Amino acid sequence: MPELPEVETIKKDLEKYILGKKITKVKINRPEVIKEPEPLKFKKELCNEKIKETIRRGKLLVLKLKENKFLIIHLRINGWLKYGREEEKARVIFQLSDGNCLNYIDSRLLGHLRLRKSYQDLDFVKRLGPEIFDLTPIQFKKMLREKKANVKSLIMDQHFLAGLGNIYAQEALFLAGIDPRRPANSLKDKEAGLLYKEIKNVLTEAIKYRGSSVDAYRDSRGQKGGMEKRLKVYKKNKKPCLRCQAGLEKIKLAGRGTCFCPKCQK
DNA sequence: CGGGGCTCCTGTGCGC
DNA sequence: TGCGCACAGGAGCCCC
Repeated sequence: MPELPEVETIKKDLEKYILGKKITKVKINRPEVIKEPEPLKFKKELCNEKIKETIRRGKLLVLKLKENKFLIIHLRINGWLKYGREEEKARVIFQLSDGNCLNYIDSRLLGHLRLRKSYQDLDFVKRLGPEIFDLTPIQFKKMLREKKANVKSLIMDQHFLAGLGNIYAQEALFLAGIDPRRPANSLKDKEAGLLYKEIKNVLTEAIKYRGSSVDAYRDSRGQKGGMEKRLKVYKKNKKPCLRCQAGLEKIKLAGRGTCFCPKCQK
């Protein structure tokens, strides 16, 4: 579910709601979402810790508790966090010193929670690519020239670029008018520059509209995002292209559904 | 290196 | 209405 804009929305909201508050108790309804340390230790080590900072890196959300204590949350496809009263369906519940709870909700149980001394030394984090906002167009163009994988799978590969997922990769390629199947190194300089710009544009717009609630995703108050209404190709197979009216097509790339306009994405 | 297929899970929506 | 299947915002793994 959550890609960079959704995680960024959660991060900024949590900054508002839970910063400076203390975790008073942890309830674990489904221990399998806790990847480290074991659930009992996880609980014990979190009690009485204050939330000092909220951090986003790619699609990863990190709550800093101490210089050497970080709660690392990967929401994967279906996870989200709800601040407020205790939720029955929550997999893990963090009770806070203000009387409210931070509920970790994840129907598919694919998300991961970790408590570690550092998050930068996590393998997944070490291997993450840069964020588009930290790249210059020149750098991005060079990265594309070095890869021959299809451009869509590449830009949603977290080792290559951190933050894009299956929604915004498709959207950015549509906006840039580029066929998702093109080998990355076949893009002309101008096309690569346009793609760079449109990735930034679509992520910025999605952050502004508080993310896309295509399915389960809600913000930390349980509200839907506003970006799903603005998506142009994602899950719009057979609908008319907003630019040229041709029928949008759906294909699979690296096992992931991919919608695009066969006429205006070249 | 690249891509396909499978896996971890549950939920939904579709066709018959 | 009920059933079975495909598919779903992520990402790791194995295999070719």
